[in-house]
Amino acid sequence: MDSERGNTDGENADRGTTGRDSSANTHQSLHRAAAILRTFTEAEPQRSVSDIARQLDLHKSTVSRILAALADDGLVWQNARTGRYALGLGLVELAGVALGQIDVRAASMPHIERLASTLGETVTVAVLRADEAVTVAHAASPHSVRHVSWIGRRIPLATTATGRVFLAARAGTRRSGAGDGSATDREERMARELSLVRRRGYAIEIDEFEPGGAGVAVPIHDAAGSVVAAIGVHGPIERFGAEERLAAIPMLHEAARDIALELGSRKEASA
Amino acid sequence: MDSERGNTDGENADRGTTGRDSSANTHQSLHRAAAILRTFTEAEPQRSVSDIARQLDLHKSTVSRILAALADDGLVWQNARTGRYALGLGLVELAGVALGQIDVRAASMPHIERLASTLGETVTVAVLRADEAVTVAHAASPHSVRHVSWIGRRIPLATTATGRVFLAARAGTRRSGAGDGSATDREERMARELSLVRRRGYAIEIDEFEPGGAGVAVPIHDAAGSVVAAIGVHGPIERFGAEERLAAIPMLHEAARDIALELGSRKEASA
DNA sequence: CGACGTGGTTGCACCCTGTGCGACAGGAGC
DNA sequence: GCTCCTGTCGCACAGGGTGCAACCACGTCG
Repeated sequence: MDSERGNTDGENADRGTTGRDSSANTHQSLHRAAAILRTFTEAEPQRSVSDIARQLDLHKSTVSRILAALADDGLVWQNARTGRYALGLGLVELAGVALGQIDVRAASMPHIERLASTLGETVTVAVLRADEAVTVAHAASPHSVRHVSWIGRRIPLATTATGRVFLAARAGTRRSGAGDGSATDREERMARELSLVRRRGYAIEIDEFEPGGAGVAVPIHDAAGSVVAAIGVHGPIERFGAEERLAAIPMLHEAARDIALELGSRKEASA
Repeated sequence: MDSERGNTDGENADRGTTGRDSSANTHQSLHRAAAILRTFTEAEPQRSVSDIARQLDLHKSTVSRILAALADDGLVWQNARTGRYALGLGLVELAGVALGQIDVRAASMPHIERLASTLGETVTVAVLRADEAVTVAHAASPHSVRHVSWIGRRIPLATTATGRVFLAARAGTRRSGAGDGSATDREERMARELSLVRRRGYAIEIDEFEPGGAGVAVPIHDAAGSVVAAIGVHGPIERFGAEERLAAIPMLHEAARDIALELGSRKEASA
């Protein structure tokens, strides 16, 4: 019951990762708290202590105490009736400050609202973070009843138009064609797709990320020319078909250019 | 720029314990991490390690290490050029899940957007949390250029229409008139004001919270009749005067009633 | 009813982990 | 050169976090 029992974190065998795994074995309680917070998802927004403990392979008491501490700080709250926990409004407050930092968000707001009402579909702006994108602004169309997007939603890179905009940019900076010839068919197809995205300046997604959904996205550049965000339109295939998608592209490009100009002009402060 | 009273609750002279939290000596690192996160504000969204250390009366190295751990989890990120830290997108993701829990938010969205375009002013929905309210949904008017509100913004209770809606409801449940006669003039005036709010069903704010700003707010009730949220309209005094405010009230009431009905009908799931 | 299942919390002892201290590297200003 | 910032890192100590198990509350079933 020595260390092998203690940090049964399971997958911390990756200490070969470059450099910054420095905090692998430090601040264990903090990382556990963050992991606990991350177990709350849209699909399961209220979770029980035991459940989390099982998922993370931690002891019940550990999870209970960490959650109690987080509740003290308002980051989670406990349903008095069921004893289960949920994420708290303290996180919303902090996220408000975090979003205030994303200046592309403020610059985009008027444009995406105009686009949403013109196109009648949901328009979103996302930025890159590690190996996913995060929605930082969105405008729902009036007649799209259910909102399938929300601020803070995580967007996979490979299967979405928005994500591929980022992948294309990343591949572009990495001299994409430097392959060693061992690319699989899937990789090769993706590489060609990304090359196409780069040439045409937009990416399309049809029935991939969400069943029955389609979308188009274009990059937003900063003053230096690198892709800092992506703006996209999404809707159900039957309503947002090939014709509508093609019609949306020039409008997206125009909005992206306007946003970029606005970003360039307010280039200050955020050192 | 505002009084910002909630910031860090003042200075904690005694080191070690962070003062107000009940769990004094448990999970010190977690509470310190939360306190560090809370030092980031709209007014100062990027902060240096030394600065935070001074404010919280912690050692530089302690703050540095905690921030490094938080950065590993994506809750903060470090500006590589300046070395300063800012809140990260991980918080936005978590807040997205937290907001999904607030069902009054989803129920309000279509109504507040309609109201915002009809009234031409910003409409917000807020819920109560400890001794402040938090904005959980907002719709900006098309021609209100600068957005003075944002999701996650903290709203003081005493000096805003929205806040007084909550205070009135709280006082109502507490048998407000049970005073011992020692009320000051200020308290008495506030009590009368709240009583008025309760009778009329709305609260008004003029040039209090924000200079030159005015607003009206009404409560949103749940199935049990308790006030779960408030919906309000805000605008500059010269554009949103007495006439406009009075005209807005019935529309707010109607929206609040519709939202309440929707809440009642979707009463399930969140066991 | 009483024994069992579930769930969350708490006392206790151990020892790992977080911390204070100081030193270090890198800039900025003079 | 110097001084005064900044943020990070090594080290040693002890304080805080953890595992374990007992405990309490609640439902359910025999």
